[in-house]
Amino acid sequence: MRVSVVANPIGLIFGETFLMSSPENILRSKIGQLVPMPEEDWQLIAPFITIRILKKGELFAAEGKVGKDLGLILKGTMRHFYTKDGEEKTTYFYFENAFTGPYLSCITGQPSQLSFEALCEVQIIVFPYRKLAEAFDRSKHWERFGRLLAEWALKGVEERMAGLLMLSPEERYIELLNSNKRKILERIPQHLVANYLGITPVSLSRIRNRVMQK
Amino acid sequence: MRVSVVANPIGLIFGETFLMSSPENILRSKIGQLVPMPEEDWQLIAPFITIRILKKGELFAAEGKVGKDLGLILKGTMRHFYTKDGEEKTTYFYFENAFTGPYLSCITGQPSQLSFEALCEVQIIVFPYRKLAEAFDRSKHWERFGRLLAEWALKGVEERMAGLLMLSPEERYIELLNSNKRKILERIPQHLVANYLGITPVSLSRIRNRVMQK
DNA sequence: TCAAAACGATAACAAAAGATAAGAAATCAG
DNA sequence: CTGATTTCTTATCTTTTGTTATCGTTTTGA
Repeated sequence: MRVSVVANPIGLIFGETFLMSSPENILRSKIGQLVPMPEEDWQLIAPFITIRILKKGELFAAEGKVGKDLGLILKGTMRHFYTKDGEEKTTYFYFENAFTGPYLSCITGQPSQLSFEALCEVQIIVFPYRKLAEAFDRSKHWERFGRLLAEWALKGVEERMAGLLMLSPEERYIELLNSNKRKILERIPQHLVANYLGITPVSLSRIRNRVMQK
Repeated sequence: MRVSVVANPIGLIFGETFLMSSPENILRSKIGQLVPMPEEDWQLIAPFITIRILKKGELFAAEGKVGKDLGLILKGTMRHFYTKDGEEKTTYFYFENAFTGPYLSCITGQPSQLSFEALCEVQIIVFPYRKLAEAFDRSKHWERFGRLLAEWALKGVEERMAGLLMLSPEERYIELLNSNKRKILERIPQHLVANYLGITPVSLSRIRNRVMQK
């Protein structure tokens, strides 16, 4: 891995100079947050990393296809959605610095029930799951990364599900307001937020009204 | 591992003789379904396995405590529940042959928000998560088991959540009727099923009525 | 065995959510 | 700038759910 010291828009904040954050370094650093990753192991994935630019509305992965690639979002916002009775149901959003893609489909090898769509122009680091799976076999560090990633995802989904089972729609909205996911409310069209909360857009509008008056 | 050929209540079904299914073998075979586990690796956990009998109503793990043990149910049914406003909210059931226990708390090291309770007399194979975590460090097979376990759990929770977001309470009840989780309806008190579906017992009673008439 | 507790069905009412339609406000494309 | 589209609110009506309470029945435990 080449490491160069340059000024970049991020590095120059407050006049400091950082190690250059190339896409490769960003991904590596993100992964390094979970597990140490020696150079040799890193090279199992590094050669297969690419950068993709998605236009607004473009799909990163589509329903019915077996997942191939995962990604780390550098810039922009994405959503995933199910299709039911011809209607799209958005159940998750992805922001900068988040892993995204048809993880479950990659794991199971079954066609994805989810589609992944860019909500604006999105810049994303892409790597093939197949190579990750190979790395699981060849490197205990990658195997551990795989475990921690799954555990981390599990933790998130469990928390979300507890909210759906224990809280009313209004309570869920209030909790969203008070959470660090508040940015969902700021950047995302309301009918998608409604889907996320498991209610209709009209109902969300009413809830907002009720909550506002308190 | 000692393997003895004996007649046992399970082994004698249809007059055949199986390898004895000692608790240890049952656990090993269950784990072997996910990942091959050589004897040497197996011995990282085997010495720490115990059997526990839980009386009806007894807790296997309690809210507020950091998770220590996980288990595999040999016989009986368990539930896990949150406590909210002094009310218990049951959100999952465990049957024979299922892993159970405060998995998330074990992973995170945070106090569990969940309690695990025996719904009848329960026979359960218990092993300390601490030893499993040590095995992660020492054995790639165990590390892989950890990954697959987390992925498997993730898959289950994701499917459940999709149902909560996409289906109405009535649809969820009908889906439960038509699923292989139907046994939930047969063995479990109705107010707990209602919790599981994210509705009140009264509402479930009405839904049953509506659905019955169709 | 017997009293207490748990469980389930049902009724009545209030509160909330879904469906639909109409219209205001913001955004976007040409 | 303007017309079209998207987004959000509001209103009405219907359906569903929540809440509370009552009443048998079953289960439990002493």
